[in-house]
Amino acid sequence: MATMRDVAERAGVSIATVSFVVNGTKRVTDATRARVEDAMRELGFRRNPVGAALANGRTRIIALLFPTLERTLSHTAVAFFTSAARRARERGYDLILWPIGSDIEHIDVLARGGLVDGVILMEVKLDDPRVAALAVNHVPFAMIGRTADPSGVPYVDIDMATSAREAYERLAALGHRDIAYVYSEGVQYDHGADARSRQAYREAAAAHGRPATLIPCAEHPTAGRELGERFAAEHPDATAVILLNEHAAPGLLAGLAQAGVRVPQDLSVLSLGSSAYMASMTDPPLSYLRTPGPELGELGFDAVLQRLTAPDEAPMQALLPCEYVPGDTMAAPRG
Amino acid sequence: MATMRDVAERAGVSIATVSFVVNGTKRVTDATRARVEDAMRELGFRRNPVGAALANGRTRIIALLFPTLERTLSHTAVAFFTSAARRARERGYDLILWPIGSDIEHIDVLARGGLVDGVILMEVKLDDPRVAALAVNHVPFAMIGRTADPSGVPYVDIDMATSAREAYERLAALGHRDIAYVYSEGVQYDHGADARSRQAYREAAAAHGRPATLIPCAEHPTAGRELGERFAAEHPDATAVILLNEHAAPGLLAGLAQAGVRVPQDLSVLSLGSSAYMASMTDPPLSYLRTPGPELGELGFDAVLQRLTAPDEAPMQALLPCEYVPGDTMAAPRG
DNA sequence: CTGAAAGCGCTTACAG
DNA sequence: CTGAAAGCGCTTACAG
Repeated sequence: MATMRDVAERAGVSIATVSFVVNGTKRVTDATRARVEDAMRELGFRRNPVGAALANGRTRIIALLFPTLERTLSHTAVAFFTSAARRARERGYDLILWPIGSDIEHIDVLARGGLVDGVILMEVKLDDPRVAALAVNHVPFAMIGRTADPSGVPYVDIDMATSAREAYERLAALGHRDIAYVYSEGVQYDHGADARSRQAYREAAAAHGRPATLIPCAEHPTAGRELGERFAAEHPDATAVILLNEHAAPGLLAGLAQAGVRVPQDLSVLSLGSSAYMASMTDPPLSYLRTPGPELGELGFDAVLQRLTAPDEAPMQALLPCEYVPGDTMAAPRG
Repeated sequence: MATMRDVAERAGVSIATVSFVVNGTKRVTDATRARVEDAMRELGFRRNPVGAALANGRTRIIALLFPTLERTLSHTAVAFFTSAARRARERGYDLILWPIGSDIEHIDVLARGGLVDGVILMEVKLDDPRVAALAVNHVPFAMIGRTADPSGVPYVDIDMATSAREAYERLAALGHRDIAYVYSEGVQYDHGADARSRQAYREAAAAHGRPATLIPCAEHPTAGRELGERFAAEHPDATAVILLNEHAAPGLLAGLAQAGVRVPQDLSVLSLGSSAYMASMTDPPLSYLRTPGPELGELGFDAVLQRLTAPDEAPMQALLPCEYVPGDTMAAPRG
């Protein structure tokens, strides 16, 4: 483990000069640079990022916080991470996934200690204690999602209210009058996306003078299957379902088929916030409102990066729509 | 951002004493400890892990390397990570997911620089350059998976050869004679688990005096669906399929149904290396050989930890079997 | 039981 | 263009 001192000695220069060469941070004559580079190669030198971090307070590492231990990481959620990681790489940063939940103590040891330059929060709640903790400690961060009042805080989020309304209106336009809503059981009530779309569903139903039918379902295909099998018995009037639980989707359709409910002839299903991958997991393939996962991942990274490079600019605040992708699970209600 | 120096001043002690209190690393009188703890509380002190890491060479962070940018992170793969993270937490460590592939340069900057204490490799190839790079640099690591010759290197792996053989034998015992094998297209040919099970399939077929039928399929439900739809036409003799591509499974069954192939009456399907979650995504639910994901995640962490705490002990080398879980996709061949 | 001091591997004004 | 030196925030023998 050669250090800069070793390289400096071998090259006959000061360690400052080695640092300049390594980081390209100051002009160095070609001859000197060549000597230093030879020495580095001969010794197999690699800069120790911990030393660098302590000296200049930067690691070029951004952490994405996702509570994997509390919430299942869906394929769609993985897309956020992957696209953010790709963008980070393009910008010369590293993105890591840190599986911590709301353990604030833990969070700011990591973040404020300088191990990472910034943080991206996922699974943001309406009232999220992590936001205050990070802000107080001056840790640069951005949210993918947003709190109830995100003023002044950088975020990129899905416009769930609009999307939920769109889902309702699309089904209503086909002639559906009894539209139920299946959500993820076990998701905290104040989970941002969940709460907002539930609320929008309620309002849309009210606007149409219809009751709201909220049906919980665990985030697992087996739970979906069970729901599908008993659905017709429990909700005989419903002709359409808005689904905000992609883990349950394949099971739900299988269970419905099992119980003799034909999709879409007897029941339309519209998945709210899904991806091509998950939508094509079901039979028939789902009609869905596509989560702009890759876009949000990239923007999320850009949003933290902006905090680092241009802290005086107004924070990025972006709300992206879901895009409707037709599948084979929507039709007009029967006669 | 109060430092230890600040705390020491306020408490009227030396920073050494503060360090002893923070880390519980030396006996301190109750009175002194109380003064230090008060000062820490008043100043909102948190130990800076970068300073600590530079001084003692440890961060209590382990990185799991998974090439998310090159390979889709399946739900089953996420289970490895989650269980390793949970175990890490139990042991007072943090586990992070670092999405880097075979970029060796990158790897040892991170690992050897002391940012992390150790590394867990996933997606190990038969001849994997990362192994040599880490070994040369004395980075403690363990593999989940293994190279062609893993002697002396710590690993935990699935016994894919035995599992693939078991898959074949189970189908053969039901009376199947034409058993095809569907693998993940795009997975490098020397991916350990993939190569080993493919080879075992070939050998099992040969032992039964039957030809080997290897069918590639991309890791996506849509690819599975297309394969399902054309399967009967292209492989009219096959009465059973061993599947090592869980992304394609739901689509494959949907495509088969679409083409009028009944599972399991016309075709048996046995998924090799899957989880309850993925198996219940399909209709009907898959029969499968269960990947011991949670077990491997935990053991993988233990294997690196052992390198840190007992470097002189023989490295852990464990091979875990898959367990057969009956579903609804296996039956005797018709006629 | 507690403290003074060296050191971990870098970066970065400040001189020259 | 290059170097000497202070400093980033800790830990840890070594004394006392």
